[in-house]
Amino acid sequence: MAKPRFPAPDHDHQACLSASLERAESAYVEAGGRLTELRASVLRELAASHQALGAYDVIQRLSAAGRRVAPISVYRALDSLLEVGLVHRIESRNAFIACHEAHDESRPILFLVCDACGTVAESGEEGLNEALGNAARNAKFTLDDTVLEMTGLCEHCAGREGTRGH
Amino acid sequence: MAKPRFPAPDHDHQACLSASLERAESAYVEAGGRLTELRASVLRELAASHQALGAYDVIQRLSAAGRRVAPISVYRALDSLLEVGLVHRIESRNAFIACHEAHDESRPILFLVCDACGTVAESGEEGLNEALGNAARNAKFTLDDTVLEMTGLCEHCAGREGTRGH
DNA sequence: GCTAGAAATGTGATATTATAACCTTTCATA
DNA sequence: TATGAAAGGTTATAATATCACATTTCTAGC
Repeated sequence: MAKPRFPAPDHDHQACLSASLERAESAYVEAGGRLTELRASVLRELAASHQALGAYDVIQRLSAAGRRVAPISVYRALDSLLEVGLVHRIESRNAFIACHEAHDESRPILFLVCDACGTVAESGEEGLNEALGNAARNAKFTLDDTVLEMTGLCEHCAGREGTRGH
Repeated sequence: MAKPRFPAPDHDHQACLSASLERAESAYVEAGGRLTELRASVLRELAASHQALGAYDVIQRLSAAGRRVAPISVYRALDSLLEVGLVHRIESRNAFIACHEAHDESRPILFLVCDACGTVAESGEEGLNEALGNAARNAKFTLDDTVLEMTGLCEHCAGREGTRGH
């Protein structure tokens, strides 16, 4: 993950989706839980796009797909997927995205969120980790978790502002 | 703001509070709005500590101080204070803090949030800006806003975990 | 002073996000 | 094939945030 990249609007998304779901099974084996039908369904809805979805968006989509699920169930599934690292939470949106790549666990992830199309890219930018470490050290802060999010326009939307959704 | 610092539990908080409120009047003159009684009240509650408070915490405190205010009014006051830069929003907590120092507008602020006592420190760490700029450039991302938050334990709580509130 | 328009706030209702409490089902394993 | 732990269902509710519209307050210009 040297460079963060926004997927082109016309990329082969089926491949992304498959990759995400394939990783899921093994991630659960490694982490010690089970990729249940519910969790897989929730992940599928998230992985179906590169956009951040709210928990209630997921509920609506599952419902549209013929499956009624209570909020608490979706939140539980999301919690589990977050723990296993298959999903990320975008704090500034109260929303979730499927993780589309493996991460170096020791590094925080920077999310780039497009305000126009809602697409989220992940970055493992090098210098970032060091700068954050310095800040923590200077403040004598015992670091637990890090939230790094940027909002703006992705390369595909920058030229044609006002557009919604690729 | 070279080094972020967590205020000592026994620091002269009256001074912090006064400083914050003094800045407020001039900040509004500069920005072109008015520091109304409501906005000052909200700011006062936030500036009364270095902890992040939820909007409803503010409502409760104002109520305890004898002033009943509707949620929408507090949110409007908070929006105004945020615009003027007197208050910051901590996304990972859905909470707000009074800004206790002037910032270089061109740089994002890193917040260090103590999980034990809730105190928030602000940092303008140097390298950070560059790393974020690189990430944006690499992704061809047109940057608008940045959310940088770290959670963990402040120096005062690290030694005595489990403690709540200085 | 008086008044028109803009800015701020009040009022009441409601939308959105998230969790609590308790019960039932599913599944791996002994 | 019983058993206990993990997962999920059901119902209710908490916590966070906003909408729509009426009223008040402030400022500027007369």
